[in-house]
Amino acid sequence: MPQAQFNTPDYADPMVIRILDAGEQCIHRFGIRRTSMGEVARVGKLSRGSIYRHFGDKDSLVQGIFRRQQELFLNRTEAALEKLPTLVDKVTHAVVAGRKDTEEGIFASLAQTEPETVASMYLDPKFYGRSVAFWPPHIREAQDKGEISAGIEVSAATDFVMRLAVSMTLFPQMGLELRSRSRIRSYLEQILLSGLGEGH
Amino acid sequence: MPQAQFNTPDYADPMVIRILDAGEQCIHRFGIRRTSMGEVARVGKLSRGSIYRHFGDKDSLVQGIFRRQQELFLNRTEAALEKLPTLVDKVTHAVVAGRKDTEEGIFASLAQTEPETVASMYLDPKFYGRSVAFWPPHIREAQDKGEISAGIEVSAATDFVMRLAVSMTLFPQMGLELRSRSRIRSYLEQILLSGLGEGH
DNA sequence: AAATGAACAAAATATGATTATTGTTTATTT
DNA sequence: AAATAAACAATAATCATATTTTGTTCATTT
Repeated sequence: MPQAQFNTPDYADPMVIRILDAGEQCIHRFGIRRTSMGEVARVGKLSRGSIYRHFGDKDSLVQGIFRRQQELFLNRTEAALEKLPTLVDKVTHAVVAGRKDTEEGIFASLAQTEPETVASMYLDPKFYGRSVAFWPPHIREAQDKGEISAGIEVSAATDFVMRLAVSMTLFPQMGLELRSRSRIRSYLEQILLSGLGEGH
Repeated sequence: MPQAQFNTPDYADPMVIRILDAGEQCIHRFGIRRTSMGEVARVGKLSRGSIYRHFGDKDSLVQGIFRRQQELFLNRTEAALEKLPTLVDKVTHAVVAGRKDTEEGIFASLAQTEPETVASMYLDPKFYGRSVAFWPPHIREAQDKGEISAGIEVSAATDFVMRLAVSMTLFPQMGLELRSRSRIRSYLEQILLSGLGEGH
């Protein structure tokens, strides 16, 4: 008989929330390796069995924690982008917010104890799957408004925006020093709208 | 008394070559962790003391091996780029060659045994320092030929070219499937010369 | 119905003794 | 002069074993 598949945990379920909160707290404090299911249960004041009911194994739990983290990030970002007028402003925000997240969020504390794990995550293409699906509406909107060319395929534009955003988040410095929001914005304005060609 | 500083090994010195060749062979076969200085000495048919004379410690030896690897790559790339007419062709070549190197070179075999080490290297900004210094002449040449705008600062253009090259090497797929040389080239032609704006 | 707690074998991890490697030094050889 | 070989303490890897943790099951509780 086909039981629970564990593939899509319900982030609204109070039990799931309790588990993820506890797990997140543990990872934040001890890292993934030194976090046991028993410890998560203790911190969340629940039974180990409940965790295994909602997440098939430790790996799924860890994955669930990071997926929720990313989902919350994308939701926050989405909300912020709605208020921004141009694609340049949106990508600028994504970069600034992305950096803040990597520097202050759960990744930052994990990087202290398990830098190789974090590095592997950042280089895993799957890590960016959700973010890729995030951009097409914004690309189309920018095309409709005439900010960018209507002749470019949405998938190509998405790819480019993602590459810029990921690159600028992972590497604040790659020849140029791009620290402040204003510098990031003016850099993106040139690069995103005209590449290395003449401005319009 | 100030002795040898170990900071810049002479890649022309036959002894240095023997050490690096042996070390490279060992890393290729066993990975960094399972390579001992004694083994390198045995493979290179030389004494452990000689290795310590030329490289202060194991870490310096490993660094020396990767630095030479990168230097050879840059030399090969430089030679190939001289024959290419446009910046687009040059970046295309750099991406294709870079991928080949990461998929077939010493990094590929290392990734089998120590993926976290490789991941950490790829995310280390220092790893790209030499490559950054590589592009400015090509940028200026493209400006002189009128391929790209003369109004853009060389450092900004270098930064952009580096971001594209690194991103496309590390992530063959980031929304778009960019496998073949021709697809990479046409993508770069659009992105590099016009960004998301209209072509000229 | 879902959560709990206890029990369990299998797998992973910590522990401590043992062995190998590192990095230094020194005398000797090329 | 540089390379070698051997000796050495300090550090790190290894391995067998004790301990913990995992993932599963099931009777009991909420």
